Amino acid sequence: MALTTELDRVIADRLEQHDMRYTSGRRAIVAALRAIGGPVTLPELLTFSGEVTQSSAYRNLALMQEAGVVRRLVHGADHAHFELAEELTEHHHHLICETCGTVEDFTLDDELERALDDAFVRVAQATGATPTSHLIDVFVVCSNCTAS
Amino acid sequence: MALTTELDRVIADRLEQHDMRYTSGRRAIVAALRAIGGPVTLPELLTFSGEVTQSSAYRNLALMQEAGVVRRLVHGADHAHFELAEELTEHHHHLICETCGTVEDFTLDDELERALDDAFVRVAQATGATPTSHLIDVFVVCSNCTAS
DNA sequence: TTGCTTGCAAATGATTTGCACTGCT
DNA sequence: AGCAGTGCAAATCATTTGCAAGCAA
Repeated sequence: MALTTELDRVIADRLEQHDMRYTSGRRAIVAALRAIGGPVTLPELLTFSGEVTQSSAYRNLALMQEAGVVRRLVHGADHAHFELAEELTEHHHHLICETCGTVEDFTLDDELERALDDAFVRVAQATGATPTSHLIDVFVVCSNCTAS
Repeated sequence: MALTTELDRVIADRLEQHDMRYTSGRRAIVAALRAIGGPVTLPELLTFSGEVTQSSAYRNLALMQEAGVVRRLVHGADHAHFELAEELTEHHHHLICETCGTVEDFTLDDELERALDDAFVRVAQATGATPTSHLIDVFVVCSNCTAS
């Protein structure tokens, strides 16, 4: 199967570095994550991509997370959400509806983001820890749920 | 049983508003959360407070969360973490060790926190949503885990 | 007594895993 | 051939829930 896009190439590389093949099942998952464009639950992913099996989806998402291709988000809701790793897309944060559990992306302007990073490094180092990444969740009641 | 501290009084009030009693089991949970001072998993809580039963602990933590007394934190780790609600303590964020799952609190200075709040309100309203709260997680490798 | 609480044991449900099979390489 | 990947069904395990008994107002 041909590598169609630049993103596919990058992903194929990362997987190779972890001795993983970029199989059609994995392509299907990536394609779905890309098409949907935001964090998705596993059931949503399966619905979108009929060809994918539940256990393989879980397995491949876990492996691809290990390879830095996928990110798993856990909130209070029943299902975890999955999205493409930030390095493959763009650093962003999440708007989470407390009522329906839907997750949307948003970004902060660079200046604020830099100020945060500085603060995080300072805080982490004060405890002797090394910061690796951060996550900002803003909880909301979305327009859908406000209505009802 | 007498109300010993100001915090107990506030908690008793909140529970009453939700038609809940501030029973000894609930006191034990609150006492443990207070004594430990940071986010705790349920097994940790049970170990600390031998008198508490698993199912009652889960039930009471859920109810107290509903009443705004407890906050539940969910990360990738096996167990959720529980802590006293921010309104009873202080607005803060979390430093999470990617390796061992330990969670520690930290705070940001007011100016930065205000800038963030403004940004969040702006972002949320752009989608028609109403922001209610936010959560900042900084992932680290803690000094313990760096060592090993 | 009425109804919130509790403890125990059983149920739930998302996620993981064992195993035999398929298909790259 | 050799080994990663897949699908199915069964196992896990944190968390939830049903139910009968306890206790406060």
